[in-house]
Amino acid sequence: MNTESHKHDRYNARQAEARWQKIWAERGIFATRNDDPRPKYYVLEMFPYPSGRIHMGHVRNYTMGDVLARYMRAKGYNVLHPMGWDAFGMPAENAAMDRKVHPKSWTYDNIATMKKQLQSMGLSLDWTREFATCDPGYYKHQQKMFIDFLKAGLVAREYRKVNWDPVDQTVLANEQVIDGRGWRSGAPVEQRELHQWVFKISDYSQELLDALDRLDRWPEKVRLMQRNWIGRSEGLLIRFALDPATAPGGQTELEVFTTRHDTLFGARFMAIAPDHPLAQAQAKRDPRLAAFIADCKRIGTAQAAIDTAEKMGFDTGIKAIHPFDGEWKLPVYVANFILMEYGTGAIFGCPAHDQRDLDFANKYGLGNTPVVCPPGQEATTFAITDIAYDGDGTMINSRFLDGMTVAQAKEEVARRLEGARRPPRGAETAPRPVAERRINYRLRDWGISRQRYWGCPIPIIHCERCGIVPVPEKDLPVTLPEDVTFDKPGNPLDRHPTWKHVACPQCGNPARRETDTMDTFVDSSWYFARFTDPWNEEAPTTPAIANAWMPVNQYIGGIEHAILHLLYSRFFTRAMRKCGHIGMDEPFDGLFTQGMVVHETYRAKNGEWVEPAAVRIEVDGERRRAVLAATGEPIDIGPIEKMSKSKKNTVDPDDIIAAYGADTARWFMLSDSPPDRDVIWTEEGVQGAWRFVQRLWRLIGVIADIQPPAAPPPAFADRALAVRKAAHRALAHVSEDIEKLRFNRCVAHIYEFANALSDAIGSTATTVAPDLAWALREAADILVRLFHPMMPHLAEECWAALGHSTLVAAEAWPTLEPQLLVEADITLPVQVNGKKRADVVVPRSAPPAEIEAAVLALDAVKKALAGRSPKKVIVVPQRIVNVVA
RNA sequence: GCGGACGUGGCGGAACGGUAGACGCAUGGGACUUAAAAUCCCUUGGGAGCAAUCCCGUGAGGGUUCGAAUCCCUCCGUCCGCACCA
Repeated sequence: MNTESHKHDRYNARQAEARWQKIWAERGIFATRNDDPRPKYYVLEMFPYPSGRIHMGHVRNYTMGDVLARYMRAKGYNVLHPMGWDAFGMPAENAAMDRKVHPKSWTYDNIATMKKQLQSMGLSLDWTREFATCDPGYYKHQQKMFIDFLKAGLVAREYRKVNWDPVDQTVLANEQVIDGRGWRSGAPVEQRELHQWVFKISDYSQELLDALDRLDRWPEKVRLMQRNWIGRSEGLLIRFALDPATAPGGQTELEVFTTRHDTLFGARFMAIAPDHPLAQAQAKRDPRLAAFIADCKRIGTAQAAIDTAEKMGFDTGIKAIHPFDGEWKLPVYVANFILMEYGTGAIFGCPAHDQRDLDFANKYGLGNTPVVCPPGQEATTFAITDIAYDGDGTMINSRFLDGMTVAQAKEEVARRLEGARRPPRGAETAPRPVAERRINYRLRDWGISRQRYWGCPIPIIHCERCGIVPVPEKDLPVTLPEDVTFDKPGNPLDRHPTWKHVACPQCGNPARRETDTMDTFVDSSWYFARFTDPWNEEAPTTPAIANAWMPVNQYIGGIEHAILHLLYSRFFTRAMRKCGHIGMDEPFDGLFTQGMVVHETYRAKNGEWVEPAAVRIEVDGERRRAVLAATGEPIDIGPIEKMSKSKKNTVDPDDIIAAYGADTARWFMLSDSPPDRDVIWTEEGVQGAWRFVQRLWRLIGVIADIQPPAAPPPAFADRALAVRKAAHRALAHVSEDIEKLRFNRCVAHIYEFANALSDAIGSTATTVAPDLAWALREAADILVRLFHPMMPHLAEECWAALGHSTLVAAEAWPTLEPQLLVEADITLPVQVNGKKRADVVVPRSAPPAEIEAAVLALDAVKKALAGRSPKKVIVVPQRIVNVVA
């Protein structure tokens, strides 16, 4: 190569990236050995669903993980950075129905495509550990663990409500219910109860709650969301007697759970869930109630739909008797907003102090009695109309509770009702207390049954004689039959002619396979453990190896998984521990939730969405307008939204990588926006990143041409020292920013460093003083290693241009010389009454009195004080001085 | 509806309770070029002033503090989750 030529060449990303990816793969430098003695570091990004092609959200997620993985490798850790596929799920079946492709081939084809795309990003992944959750070699172990959990008492069967499409005769997911109707049939959905398998996550409610306090490397917001989701509440279970003259036969009492027993004298009504046994019993003798209950079931099962539906009630005619007054009778309503799944499925309504109860009472003319008087309000005049009062105060209108605080009243009610007795019922022998203190959790057991084909079969056989029989371990995995059809809705496993018919493993009589498959959240609840030894064919994990790698040091994924996936994984890890598959409770030591990739939307005059690739943006002065690139037709620029196929505001990573290279895409994904916030994809931003790639290449080329002295010079003059300081300052900042996952600041510091180097070179021709030449070479070596985690291909190319024969991917992180960060003098801003008026330069170690004297001597301060003496001078060491006039 | 977050120049954003606007993008001006592209240099929150400098500014309104983008209260707006989307 001609010595002068390369710095004038443009950096050819496409050619260089393919070359380095090949070299990395050939040398296997990202394959991680389990027997490596160095300290471990496990970095994991949430594995993708193989939907077809990767999107920019994947690029962002996997780039962040890759930066950390490459950095930790350079810091001397044995890094585990694997990748796999969350491959079961509904879209494969939808594709089968829409396009007549088999879910299996659709899924594996997608995996092949997406793997190629991920590889073109230059991620430092250990592909030797790759698996898909739809591999029988993976789900075999999941079936084994299902049976382990069953034996350990962690699995149960329960009746659960599902969305039922009466036309398609199939179960619908919540997302398949649109405005209460089935997405394909358009028929109004019904709630239907099915006998389903559940994991007993609620056994761990308290433990999952308590352990959140120790997850100090998780975002506080995620811990808070999980806390609220688990929803621990301390309250009272109260048994209201029913007026025998009004209750259906056999019904003598109604149990309610409440946390507001202090408001018992404000009760105006009782409300029970439509599927409460008392409601069902009454419906048998009241057809109008039966019709009302049927109406309630048309809302579907989604919580948001139930909560936002209009509150409706039906007076059953049944009366409940107030526990403190045998003459006080409360009407019992069936109400559509009461859930059988929470508490006892029944409440007493206190309209004055609960907004939902108030809305309900106002609608049905039930009135309200305020029983808690807010501080500053007069008990005789305090009244409630539209806004319930749920704060603290003094008890009023409450007989023996009057004058107490809310807390005292709760205690008094609990004490009295605990001591009162109800006669025994049925087989009971002893009288029972009217109320008992209870701790209730909102968290429900995890329903895992799905009436679908493309999921992990539940390894159970139903035998009329033996009942529920687990599939023997030697018969695992229970694999999915491949000869299935998707020409009609419903579960192909259920209508398969032979698959479900088997002999009972215990008695040998004809029996039936379970045709439900598992929720795909099960698949993703232990994949992180499987990555530690995916080669073990005998067991889900090799505990010694899993325990050495786990927990994941840094887990990175979307905030949308803040509750379900992460909570299920925390439960599953505990369940695996109980069954001996792993030795810890918490799977993820550090968690980071990254933001989405969003883009402007474009709409043609005819209302159709237009993809960004077809749009040309024209800027004239301050104004931006969009036209259709092909025809020049004007296009409306719409709001910036999450990239989605429906609005066509997506950008294909393949196109970006082909045009600019992976490094440019990676760099832009890390620039500007803080990683936990949304990032806006813009063409200008990508071009800026691409220009910086070229600029770094030129900068390194210039420095590579400067011949440094063989030995470090004995002393550095100002210019050389400034270069060294800039380099080590950047090193300190970038290291800290990567460790704290503040990639946007990391990018800014690299820009600053590159700017400083450009300035230092300035107009310098070929002759450079030896000290500066040495400093520039040191700085270039540091710079390349600093940006390597973000732009690994460019870094390799630059590293080679600087004359190194090693791979920068295998190089150690530069060593910081801390003395270069210390300045002798510091500049402190000087405020007068909180407004900045001047700067003062003082020695770093100057005592406060000396700083104060220097500040008061400043012209700007004298002028601001106008001859008066200051009231106070506040000196904050190393930061600021404020003069209070 | 319930739970959680976010809101700073033309734009993305920076700022242990301590100089508001680092860094990038865009804009305007200039250099180089026959020209364009690329590159390099300068400018850029608003207002007043020849200038030094001053005033106003972090969604809105209050509060705490010597000092608030940051802490507290109320309100407005946007986004995420709500148990069968992954």
